[in-house]
Amino acid sequence: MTASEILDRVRESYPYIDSSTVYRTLSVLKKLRLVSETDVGAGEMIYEWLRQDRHHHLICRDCGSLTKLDHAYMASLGAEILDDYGFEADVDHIAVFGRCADCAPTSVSAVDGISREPGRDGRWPRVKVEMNR
Amino acid sequence: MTASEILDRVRESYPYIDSSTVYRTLSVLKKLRLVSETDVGAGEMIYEWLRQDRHHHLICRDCGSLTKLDHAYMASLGAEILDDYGFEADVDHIAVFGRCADCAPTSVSAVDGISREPGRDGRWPRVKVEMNR
DNA sequence: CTTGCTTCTGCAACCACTTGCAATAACGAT
DNA sequence: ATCGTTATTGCAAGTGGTTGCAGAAGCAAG
Repeated sequence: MTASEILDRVRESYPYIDSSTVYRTLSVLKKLRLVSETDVGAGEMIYEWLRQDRHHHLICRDCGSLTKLDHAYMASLGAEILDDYGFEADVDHIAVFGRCADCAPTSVSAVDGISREPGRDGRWPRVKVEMNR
Repeated sequence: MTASEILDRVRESYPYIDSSTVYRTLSVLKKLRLVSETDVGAGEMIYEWLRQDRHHHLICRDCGSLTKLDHAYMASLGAEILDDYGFEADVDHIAVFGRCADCAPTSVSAVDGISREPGRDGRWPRVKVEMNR
């Protein structure tokens, strides 16, 4: 859940609680690795209790779809990094951005929806990049 | 470099440029995957031109040390995800947080610096968690 | 209970970044 | 050049999150 959702819930019992107290408490819980903080690109961070069944998310940058990613992928990445670097990676809950199977490009000439060659008339089509997010 | 560093540099030539223009331009460059945006936990995001020699960073949560991680690790993770999920992961520049070899715990009974059993006197030692960051 | 110390909290200010809006600039077609 | 459309910009306000500070609360020792 988001910090504002947590604040709403806490205020049901403690109406005068300040948002900074919630953020400070969350930062302690993060540090103790009892909760994970994940940026899913929604503006607000997502906080989650770290249970045994760890998982991650694949988020499509085109359609926004969210797919669960098995922890095994991250666990083996973490194991490799530990072997080679002696670095103990905290891979608790990761959001991997990219493009899902449904949104994958079908034509090589239009990767990203941007042509790699000029049109029949010899001119380059105008490129449109959405500004938001 | 950070957005504010970019703003400073741009203002040498265009003194009236607004920070929102810089952020908007960066968001387009991100979307076109010409620059990467990485959170290294320093308050500000780090922006980098995406060159051929891609790399990632291991950041120690205890001492803050920064180690370069070869792109091969992320590339093979991305390949696995593509095979199994059909999901094309954008692994351009990732910051992996964790604990470096130097800061790794030496005693099993004091992982995270927090005792897992009470002291000789039967009491639990007080746990101190730094609030900052 | 009182004292002294530490921790926690609310408040207000602040920071990095985003967004809505109106004015301007750029562009294509005529 | 001029018109109409689209894109870009600066400004100001807003959002999510952090921080400094001073007062309040908690707690152990006397």
